Amino acid sequence: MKKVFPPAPKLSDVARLAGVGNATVSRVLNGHVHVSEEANRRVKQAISDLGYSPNRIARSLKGATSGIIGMLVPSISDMFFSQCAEAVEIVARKYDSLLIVMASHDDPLVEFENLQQLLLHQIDGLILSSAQSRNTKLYKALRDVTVPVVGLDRPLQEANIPSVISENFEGAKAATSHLISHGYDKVLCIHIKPELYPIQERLHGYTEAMNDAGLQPLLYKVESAEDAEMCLKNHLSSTDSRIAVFAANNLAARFTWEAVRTLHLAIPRQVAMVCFDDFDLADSLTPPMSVVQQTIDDLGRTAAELLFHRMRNESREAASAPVGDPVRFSTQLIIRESCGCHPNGMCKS
Amino acid sequence: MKKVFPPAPKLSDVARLAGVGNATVSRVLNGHVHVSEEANRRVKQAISDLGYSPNRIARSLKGATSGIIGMLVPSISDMFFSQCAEAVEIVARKYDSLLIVMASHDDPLVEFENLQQLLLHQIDGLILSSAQSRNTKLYKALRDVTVPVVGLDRPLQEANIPSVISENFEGAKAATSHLISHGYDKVLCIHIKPELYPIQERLHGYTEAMNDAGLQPLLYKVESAEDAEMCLKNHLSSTDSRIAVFAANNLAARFTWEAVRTLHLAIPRQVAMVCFDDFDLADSLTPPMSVVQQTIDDLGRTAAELLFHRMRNESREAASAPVGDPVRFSTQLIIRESCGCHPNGMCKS
DNA sequence: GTGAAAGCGCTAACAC
DNA sequence: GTGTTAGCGCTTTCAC
Repeated sequence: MKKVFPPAPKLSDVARLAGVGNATVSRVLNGHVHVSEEANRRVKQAISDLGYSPNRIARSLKGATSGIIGMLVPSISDMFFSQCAEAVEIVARKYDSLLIVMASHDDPLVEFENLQQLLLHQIDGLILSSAQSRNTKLYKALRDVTVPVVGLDRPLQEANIPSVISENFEGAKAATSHLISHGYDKVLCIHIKPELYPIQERLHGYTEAMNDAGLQPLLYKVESAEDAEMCLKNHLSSTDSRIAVFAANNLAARFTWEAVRTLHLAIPRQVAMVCFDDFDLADSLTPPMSVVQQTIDDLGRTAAELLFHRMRNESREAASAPVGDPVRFSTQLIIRESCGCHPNGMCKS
Repeated sequence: MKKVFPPAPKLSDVARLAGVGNATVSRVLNGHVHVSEEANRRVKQAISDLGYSPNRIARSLKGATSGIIGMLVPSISDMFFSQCAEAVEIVARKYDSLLIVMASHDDPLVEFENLQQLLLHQIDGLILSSAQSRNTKLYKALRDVTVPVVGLDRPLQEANIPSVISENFEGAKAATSHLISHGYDKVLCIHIKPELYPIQERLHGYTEAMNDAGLQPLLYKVESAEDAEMCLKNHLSSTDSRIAVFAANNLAARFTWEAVRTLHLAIPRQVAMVCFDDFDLADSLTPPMSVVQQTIDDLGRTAAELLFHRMRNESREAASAPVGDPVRFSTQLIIRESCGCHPNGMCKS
């Protein structure tokens, strides 16, 4: 006893009910060409009577748009990207589009395959946070992509695509300078994955701040809390047992935090720290963590708006026209207590 | 000087190059019917020569599968759901499917529209965490859905769909009992959104544990840290200044945590607590938070596997066949220190 | 301004 | 086994 579902009404049903031809229905649907008042009214009536909505699959087969945009990111569950995705989805919704998010899990091959998949599904546009800063295979594939692409957070350096990013350099520099202003002469930069564009920028920002202050940059790449522990231990064994740490991202901050606890060190008395990227419980820690905050929603939203803008104007632009500089969003240094500032927000520098 | 892209090779190109008919190519592509060795070989050769891959859009127009599954959740950026989505995406990938995730932002209307959208795109299946425990409009729409649907975390109570959930009841009961075993006679349950199925279950579990111990359940719905503060203040003003709190989810825990800090209370000395759902920095707090942990990946993965299983067997089952009980995953009580246990893992009860 | 008709790339009868 | 053919639901010339 299988249930039988009435087939969804199709365009021709609407045409018949409205007493017009298929083409006319299609015209009022897409609204580009001029249709007579009368026909327009009757078609709209028929559409609402039947509860008709166009089958997007059929529409896209004919070479029109699929109503789907793609988003290629390293990870879906990462807070940064899921927040971006949420912002992108809201914009997509506004433009009657659906969003397919795919995660590469930092595997260039997976990333490449995902791109192929999205292309086969005729996506209208793509937002890309590549797992790789340089991925030849991906570059080549990207050259054959006929739909607009917008880079997010991690611009592909040589691909000719517009992108939107945070001011990683400036944010890191400000954080480092803040730490320096507290009188530290040892400010470590603990980081992971220095091959990623945003991290690179932060390292540069840190380095410039140190150089400007006439201080020696102290860069440490870590991969675990143990690494961070080593790093802290080495620097605290000297006579000056008071150092500062700029953690270039959340994970580095977590490793540092764990190392500090393991070594029974006091924040900020012995180790002052600021980390890049705000996180949920930053101000519930003991002490609350000072951070560089990105406006993640803005990044996602802007990337999406830019993409839809390009999708609209696609035909009018040469696909290979040079794109401008990336859209940049400034970051904000949120002073809490881990940097050595007082709870009341005053800075003891 | 617009770049011209060579059109992607189509099925008929493959057929011509292989010297066979379209149908034969289609046959080897879908592999169901028997094709001669020779033809099979030549088609495969032609496919790889041309770098051909089938246009999924055209395929789905013909009523076959679209190669896309949908996922309807309240929020994309919520850690629980983004982690589920990641697990689902991995399974989808395994079955050569794409995943479209849509967020309702807790708006029933948005949820309904999202469902329509997904349906128009001919999704092959749907994973659903409804924003609503009872949503008549959604129910009705769901009855007309011809593709398999699997509920996740929040089963639709009256819709006849299989689902996978956590043992919220048991987890909450275990956490509450643990708190009781520490000798507290006042164990509050601080919660938000009691209308959601998982929260309901947790409240029931809490209540049963209290009843079993001959204690009075003390349920408090909060919407802010201030609410939680009020709640704590009221119970601490009595002579017994030692209470326990079971926070029914992360947000309730956060409110409670903030309230505790505002009131300058000590955890666990004055307020012992356990919260439902683990979170990133739970063990970096001071003191580390004891939690009930769900196996989120398992939930997502299993829901997806169940969905694909049903998609495979779709034709062989009556769409209206009664579905079995939900698949349930057990939770684990992670003892840290906020409940009053000692750092070494020993329980002082 | 509007309808008839030709496909978009693929699948699935249906003949052979 | 395999080729031929008729659509899937829509957009879009092209005549009228």
